[in-house]
Amino acid sequence: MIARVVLSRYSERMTTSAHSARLLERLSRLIHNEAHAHGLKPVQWDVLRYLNVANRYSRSPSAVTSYLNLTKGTVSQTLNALEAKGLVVKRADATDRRRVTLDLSSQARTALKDDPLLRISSHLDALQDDNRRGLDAGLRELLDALIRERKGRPFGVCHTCRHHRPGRDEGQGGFCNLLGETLSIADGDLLCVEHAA
Amino acid sequence: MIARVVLSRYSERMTTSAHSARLLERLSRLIHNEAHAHGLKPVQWDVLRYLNVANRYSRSPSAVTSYLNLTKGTVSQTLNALEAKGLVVKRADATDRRRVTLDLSSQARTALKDDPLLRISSHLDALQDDNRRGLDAGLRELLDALIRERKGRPFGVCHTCRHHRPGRDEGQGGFCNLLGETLSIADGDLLCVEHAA
DNA sequence: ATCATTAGTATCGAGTCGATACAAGTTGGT
DNA sequence: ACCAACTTGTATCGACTCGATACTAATGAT
Repeated sequence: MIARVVLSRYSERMTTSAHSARLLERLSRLIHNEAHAHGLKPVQWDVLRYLNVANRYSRSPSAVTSYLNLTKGTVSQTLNALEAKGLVVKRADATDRRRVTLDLSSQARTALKDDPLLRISSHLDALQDDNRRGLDAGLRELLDALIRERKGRPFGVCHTCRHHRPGRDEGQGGFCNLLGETLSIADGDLLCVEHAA
Repeated sequence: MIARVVLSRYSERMTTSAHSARLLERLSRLIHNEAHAHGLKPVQWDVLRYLNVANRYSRSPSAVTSYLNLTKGTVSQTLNALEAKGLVVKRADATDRRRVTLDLSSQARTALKDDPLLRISSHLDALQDDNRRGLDAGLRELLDALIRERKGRPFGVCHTCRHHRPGRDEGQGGFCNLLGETLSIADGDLLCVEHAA
């Protein structure tokens, strides 16, 4: 009875979910710390990674802003830093002159081969099979819930997109109804800002 | 065949583990962004949370340094900021005068009730049961692997510690062989720097 | 043509964070 | 008792983060 009372303060807080949150927090911190490699900052790595897997319509400052849930100002500054380091190239858009398209330089692609996040990937490979699957499913469900909550964009690939119409053959890319453009197979594997379930 | 060649560039990178890593990265970024509530910075929240669940032997700058995997300087600075905000109180140690013990103020405990990480916890509760369990197990296995890799301390609770000798009754706390001290039940639920499997 | 919206930039201030250098207390060997 | 090695923590620097605010310029809607 006394034990119950003394424990209550803790058991109240230590539900399973709070426990997972703690793991997530600590892991998050480790990932953040890891991301200082090559003289880059965590956000700079995040931007490089995003640009590396985003399709041509989605490599803009505003898309980066939305993906990383930052302010325009922060993204603008970060992009300037990356441009100064020669990792990102800005390109003006012909049709809409407010727009800027971002491209990775070859140096950036080289740097990404030493991406510190790959060290974490390698540990994921070593996980027990069921744990790895559970982790993936849990992460996805959690992330989706959080993104929905703050009305962010999901940023998925074409296969799972409402606007996508698949090609006739296996060897074909498909078509995007929203943008009215034909897609190569490679395009279909890249992230898109306009993705909708 | 052509499809294979075109895809190879992507499938090379897009193994399941890289995919999970991507989820983890984005989630990590969301957690980081969330942690600007109450005019505090992400690290400051991390420190408050740690101090809130660390036992008396573990509430020192060096333990914080080890838990968050930061440098002494960063932690020192952060603690000064928290002290200036009236959230943390430093206390000199009588036996070892190099040591500083950290305590949370009542304001800090109040602030922790609005911990932005709780918003994420609540989403964890809403997860499907098997996904939640899988997430927890996967996170723990991954975190343990990473901590082992960088030779960090695990920071567990007494129940699972090599140095712990349980009390006779349910209502008793136990004893720590390492520190040579009796533990209350409450103590046994707090994180310890000296934890060893 | 006007006016709201959207894309992006510029600047500020408090804070992060690794690096380096340092002060002070403790411990172990002789 | 002494001294070197180690540990705990602080101080300072510089590049960068990041929200806030204010701004420019292009586009779009009525």
